[in-house]
Amino acid sequence: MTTPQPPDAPAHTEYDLPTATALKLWVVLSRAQWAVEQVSINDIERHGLSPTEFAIIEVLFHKGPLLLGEVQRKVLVSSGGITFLVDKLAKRGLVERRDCPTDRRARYAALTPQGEALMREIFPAHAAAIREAVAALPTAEQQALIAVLKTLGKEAERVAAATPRCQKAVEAMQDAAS
Amino acid sequence: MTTPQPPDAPAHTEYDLPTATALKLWVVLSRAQWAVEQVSINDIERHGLSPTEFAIIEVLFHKGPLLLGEVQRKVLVSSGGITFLVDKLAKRGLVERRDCPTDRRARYAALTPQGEALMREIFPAHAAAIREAVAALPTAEQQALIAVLKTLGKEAERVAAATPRCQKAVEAMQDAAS
DNA sequence: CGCTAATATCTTAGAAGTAAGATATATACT
DNA sequence: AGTATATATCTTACTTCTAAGATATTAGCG
Repeated sequence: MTTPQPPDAPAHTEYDLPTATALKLWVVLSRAQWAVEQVSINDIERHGLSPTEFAIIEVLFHKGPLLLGEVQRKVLVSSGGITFLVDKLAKRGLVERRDCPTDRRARYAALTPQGEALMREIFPAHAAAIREAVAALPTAEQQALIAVLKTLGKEAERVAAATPRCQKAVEAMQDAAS
Repeated sequence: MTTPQPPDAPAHTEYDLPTATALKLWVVLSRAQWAVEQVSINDIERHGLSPTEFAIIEVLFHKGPLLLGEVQRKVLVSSGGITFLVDKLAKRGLVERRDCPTDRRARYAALTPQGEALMREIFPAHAAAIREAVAALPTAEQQALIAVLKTLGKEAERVAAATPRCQKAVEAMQDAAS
């Protein structure tokens, strides 16, 4: 009954134009983001920092002290992640926690003088690396792209938020097996 | 000597236009990619699959059986990661390994009939979710965006490849601290 | 005031992925 | 054939991050 499985059998699935375009856009968007991220990582890891650690000290560098929850939302990481990462940066002496005078639950993350000094030293080269990574487009086209991606991202965030995180479940599917 | 640290002190860093634009583009690109990814994840995890697991079965669904190394390059994961993920998918009965007749080092990953059936069942809804996520732009604009992002990504990949992964090192920086 | 709910961070267990090297096979050159 | 090198996958130990819930505090309401 089982046909003898030809060595490779792609042959499915053609999609209508809007669907095919959307799928392709998703792939290309991911690839482009990934490629720029590699450039960013290459620069960052020279300093022994992970991308997320760098994101934290960068946001503190540019915005000043922030509540941990604010940092969390900026760098898109879980609450446990923020605790872990700020701990690590604190051990290196780059970041410190400060109590919030008006809310004793809350705490600020802030760069130490060493953290400030480090960012002043390494950020210009980092910015140059990013500039080089996106240099395929002249600045004017980059600005146009920014506008388009903002539109895209905003709507996608709306759609994502509208779909409340479904219950993990459906382990029912985990039978097959071994 | 130390100025008494005003509660928040952003006040740095203005950059020239090309640099500021490149940095902003990097942020907006990441956010847009992230937002679409959330939509994708929301759909995928209803089926108890992680995004990477889904990426694997999707590529096998659309391309047919592939060598593990080929899958690895498509889904951008380490060799250890592929082994781990294909193991998990095999335990669920969605994917199987097949020996390569011409090279006994190599092995194929291929969808099982169950894996095929699952993808036929769930992929259309997934494609619809992606289409909705990027629906802020009409199809024609999406096609234009695809072209621009391809240009961007290609150059960024070139830049990334040109910067050979620097030695991790520079732990020299890990003194400060505790 | 006392109760309930919301908020902000931290803790814990474990999932998901990486890097480095081990193993096995293939390829090229002498 | 024999040796060195390259390739393809797998193993191991570890890093990074998440989810769920614990703890502490604040805020709203009767």
